[in-house]
Amino acid sequence: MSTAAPTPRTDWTVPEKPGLEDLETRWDSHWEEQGTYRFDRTATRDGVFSIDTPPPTVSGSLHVGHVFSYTHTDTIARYQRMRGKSVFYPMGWDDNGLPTERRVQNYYGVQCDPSLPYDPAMPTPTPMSERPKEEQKKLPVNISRRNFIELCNLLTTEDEKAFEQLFRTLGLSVDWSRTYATIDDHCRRVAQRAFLHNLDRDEAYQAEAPVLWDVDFRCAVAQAELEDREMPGAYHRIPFVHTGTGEPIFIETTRPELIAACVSLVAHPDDERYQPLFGTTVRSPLFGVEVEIRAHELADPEKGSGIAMICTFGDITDVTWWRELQLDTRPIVTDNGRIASEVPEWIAAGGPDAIAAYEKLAGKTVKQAQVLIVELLREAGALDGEPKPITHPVKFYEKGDRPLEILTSRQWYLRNGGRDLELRGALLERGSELHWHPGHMRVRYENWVNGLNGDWLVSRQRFFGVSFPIWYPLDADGQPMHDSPIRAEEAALPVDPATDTPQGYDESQRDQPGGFTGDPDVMDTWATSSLTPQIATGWGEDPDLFERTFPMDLRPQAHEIIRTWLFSTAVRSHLEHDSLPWRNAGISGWVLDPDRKKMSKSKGNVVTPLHLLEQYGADAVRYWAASGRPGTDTTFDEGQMKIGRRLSIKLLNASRFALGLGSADGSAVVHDASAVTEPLDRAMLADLARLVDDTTAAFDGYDYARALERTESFFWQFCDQYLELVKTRAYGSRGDHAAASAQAALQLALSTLLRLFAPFLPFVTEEIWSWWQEGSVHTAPWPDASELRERAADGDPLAFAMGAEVLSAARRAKTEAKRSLKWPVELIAVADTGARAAALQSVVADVQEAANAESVTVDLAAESAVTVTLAAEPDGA
RNA sequence: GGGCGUUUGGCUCAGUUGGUUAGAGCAUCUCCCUUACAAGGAGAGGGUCGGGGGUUCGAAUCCCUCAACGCCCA
Repeated sequence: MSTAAPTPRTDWTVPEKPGLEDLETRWDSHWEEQGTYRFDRTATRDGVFSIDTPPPTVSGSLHVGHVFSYTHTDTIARYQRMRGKSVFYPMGWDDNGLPTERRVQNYYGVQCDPSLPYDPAMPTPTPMSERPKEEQKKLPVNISRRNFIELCNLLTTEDEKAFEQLFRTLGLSVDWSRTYATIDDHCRRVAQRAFLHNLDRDEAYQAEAPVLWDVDFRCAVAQAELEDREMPGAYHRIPFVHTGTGEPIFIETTRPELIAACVSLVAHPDDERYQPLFGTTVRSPLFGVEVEIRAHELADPEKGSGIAMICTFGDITDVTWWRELQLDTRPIVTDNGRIASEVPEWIAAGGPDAIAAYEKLAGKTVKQAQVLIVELLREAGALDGEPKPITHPVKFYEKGDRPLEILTSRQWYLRNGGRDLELRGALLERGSELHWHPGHMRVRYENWVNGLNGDWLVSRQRFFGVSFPIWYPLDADGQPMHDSPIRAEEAALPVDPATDTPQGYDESQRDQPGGFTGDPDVMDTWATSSLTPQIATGWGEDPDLFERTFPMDLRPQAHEIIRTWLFSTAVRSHLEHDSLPWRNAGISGWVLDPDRKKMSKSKGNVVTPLHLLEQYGADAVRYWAASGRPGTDTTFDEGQMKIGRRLSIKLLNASRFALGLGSADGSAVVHDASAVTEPLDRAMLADLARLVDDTTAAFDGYDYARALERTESFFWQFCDQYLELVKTRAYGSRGDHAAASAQAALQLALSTLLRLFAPFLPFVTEEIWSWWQEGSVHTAPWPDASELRERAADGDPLAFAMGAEVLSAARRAKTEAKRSLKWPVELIAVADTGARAAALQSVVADVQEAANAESVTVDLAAESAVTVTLAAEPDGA
């Protein structure tokens, strides 16, 4: 592929009144017709640049945060395309998960019941909003999982159209023929296939273990989905009675309602107060259950009385103690967040009083139980003083409203290095193989991997999502045999074990003793999202495409999901392909509101982008976005959009000038680049060559913002200084030869600048390009500095700088004298050092004309000085 | 409590390996309707680079320390 500047047409015309109106619609449909951004799949891997686009969540609407980060990616995509790469730039939609599930439930008044069979003839329900009032009060209709997913597809398709339209208006150079949705069959097939491979390699396993449980969602929650929230609580000082001495041992707890679940007391091994008691026992108040006093380093002598009650389970430290001290399991909280209604055996053993006390708590929520038990303790004289209010961090599911409980249950896990130092080391190594932009983001990855304390919990007790492609045989009592799961055939994927029948069985055997039952859980949404590279590149389904695009070149994403999305994707690829999923990670910052707070739906400070695109135009909005440094949080600033718009208008006008020169009738005069003979023109081109070097290096380092800043800064110099200096000569004041030099340089410079701006301002650059060039600027070659240097020949950037400096001095003199800029100058006397004086001398004729000066003298001196003498009166005044 | 990042004129930001009077744009003020551009142009004023200490001939730029803010994790 040639990298020389494309040859202009010879029949160009320049619009009389160029404008920015309607560019988006016009060029978007043109690009679509021309297939400008189609992936060329004849390209081999080294000629491809592939992008693992983040699939936005399809619920609600896009906001400026999307516009911001997706623009960053697009500038890189456009740069790589101009560098001759076949850019693989698909778009995904994340319509998997709770938000979609809830929307479909409310919109259609339905509820998923996975036990129901699929009804292929089910009519689409009338949306709730279109139903009569009295009908809206009816209970939701239960439908099968497959029918439910079909409704999800139906509803999200509409949202996806709106998203695509907005992204098109923004000018993303996505190949819109390549989209995927995370609930579609393809994605579910990939997720299930990857899971089966993990299972075959023993990377996926099930275990009965304590899990953090959201009692409202009735669902297990993974480490990555946790957050701490500061919550009010109170320390309750409660005596346990020592079985030997009869003395009270005071513990302090924030969760007195769990006394019935107490399995031990614990103190620090070095704590002299309690050392004599280790190995002896106490009885719990109210229930009289005998528990042992144990020693463990995690007990904090400074906290409360220094001795703590271990329950199964009150918090995650209890889990550690329970595991390391091999304690009994005595759960009393059930999956709905209430105290179990049946009296547990260890309580029943305590006699009628214990049973009576427990029965008062049974069936209550933990919150109600706490109030009750405080009363009971007080009545029994087992509460020392009043509870002391404190504020402490409590674990929540990030989308949940009530504190998490800890329950034991059977779940699927995926190995991620959380319990395996060797795997952890390998994943850390992957992190250092990856090129991070900016580099310091790697540390977040490393911190996360080093802080893992368990494998990845991937099963969720939800209805909607990708099912595990697994059934279990039932024994003669109808109990599932979890140790011998029946895996689905790969060719049959995707499957829904709730309605599909495993091979070797008949549907009539479902849930019958000796028959089979489907795994009831679905996968964590990250289990699908972590496979976006495999989904996009056709892993396992289109080996030819996979070969050309994987591992991908770039994963663009935001920094707060390094621990989730980026890490989990690295895990899946490491396990499946023994490689990184991509070579580069481009991490975008956030958009902050003017108070420097992150824009988020929950804060209500979100700005939607549609009106911005209408008001300022896509190029201007992109200009603002591309000004945000990689990885840096950026303040939302409409002022930047105004500047972007001004820049676009300036481009139109400067182009109109440059291309309108040289002929009276407006038709084109194409100059051979060898026509560039004047020192000023050569100096400008030499300067431009440096700019091309700079911006190319910046883009190669994924620093689009730097590339934009450099280009913009050059462009304003170009307009304010160069155009003014050559204007009269370009019109022909010093003959055809000198004019041709200017015109040729202007054409080459404009061609170069349009291509440098194209990744940022795709619409206005394409518009101008279409005036005088063949094809699209977006598939034109990226500018070549060596070509410019060749044309610049002996050009010295200093000559351009000197010309600009002296012209500025003349302008300053006129402005300070309150004269117009065309006011004549009698004399400009310049004194300067050797090299600077010589550089100026070479362009002195251009300076003289631009300043409208009678004469310009250049003398050698040790110090620079410019003296401007204005004419007394303008000619003809 | 740990990690990462940020702190430059009224506002939003540049400042690449330490080096000439710290740069833009917006805003402010002054001037100019000059045939690419009045949704424009030319110019001016305004900061000593969060505080303190150190290294150096020389630091916004390197080191130490403190502070504020943001994010992530305990």
